[in-house]
Amino acid sequence: MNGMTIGDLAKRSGIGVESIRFYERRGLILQPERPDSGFRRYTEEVLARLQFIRGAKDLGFSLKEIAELLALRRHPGDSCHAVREQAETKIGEIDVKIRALRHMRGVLMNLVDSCSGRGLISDCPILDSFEKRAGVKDATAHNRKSTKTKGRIA
Amino acid sequence: MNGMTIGDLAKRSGIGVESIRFYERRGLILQPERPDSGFRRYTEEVLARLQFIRGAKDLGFSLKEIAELLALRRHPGDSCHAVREQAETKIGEIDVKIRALRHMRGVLMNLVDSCSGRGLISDCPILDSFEKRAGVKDATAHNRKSTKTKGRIA
DNA sequence: CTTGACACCGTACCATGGTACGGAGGGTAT
DNA sequence: ATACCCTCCGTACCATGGTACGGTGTCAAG
Repeated sequence: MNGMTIGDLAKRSGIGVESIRFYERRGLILQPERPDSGFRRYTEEVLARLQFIRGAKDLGFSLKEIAELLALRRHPGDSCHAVREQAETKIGEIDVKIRALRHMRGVLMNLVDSCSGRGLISDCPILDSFEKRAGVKDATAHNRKSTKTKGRIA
Repeated sequence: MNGMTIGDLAKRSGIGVESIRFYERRGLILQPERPDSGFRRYTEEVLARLQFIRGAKDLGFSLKEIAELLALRRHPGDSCHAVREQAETKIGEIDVKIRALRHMRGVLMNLVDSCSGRGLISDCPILDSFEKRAGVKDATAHNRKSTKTKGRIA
């Protein structure tokens, strides 16, 4: 009567029943009430939570990170301070990701621009640019013996 | 004499020996020559390739995708067309990721702005905003029985 | 010519994020 | 009341992306 079954929740959230129980085991969603026969009964809040989880997951957060985010609201009466710090940390992480993606995007755009789609692969700058980009951080640039770069690309 | 050993390559690329051999098994780097005693000998190209792999991996490409990207240049004399399409597809994927991350970032910024760091969690808008955002795509919004949203958040 | 560092290989193991399976029981519609 | 579907649970299995182990072989310096 009150609340959805796990199946309903699965349908409405677009997340599989097994995954929902998996999230429960992982502590991402709390243990629901089980009135009658031991069947889980969910409220709308859980649906929202699942949608949040899905969104965060799409954004590249691991389940562990999502659990941490969710855990932040479990201290009512506590100061917002921790939440805020966590959020700021996450913003930093997001910025790093965005920068990296923008860089990659730029590299790919250059590629597309310079590659008409009609040239030969041998003229295609894709790999050069990738390697140049990657080459930015050459971990330990010592030890550079005169191993002369032979022209074999295979 | 000519080329690096796998250990040198590992040091210079910042990628573990085991991982390099793993990539070899996965076809991300080609089988190197093994002159003397069966020891792998690498050229600078392979170093560049590893750096490319690492860069792409950091940007969220799976090894499979990286292999596909790398495979594109294995058809010299072929048209650039496939490379270009692949690149365009990747750009689209990257755009989606960036947009989602920007959205998440905005949500977190709002949170940080509105949460002074001194309030109570119960007043903290973090979860509200998260759930609102997530609520955008309610997979199958049918079947909405009058399950009335009780105020329990815990 | 010994010794120590490195390389070889196969296999096993790890975490993450699920998905599938099987057998038992509950819930509901006809 | 008898299907038939849903739920339960534990366990096993999967792919990905590695990391570790152990026994053996090789190379190069002292």
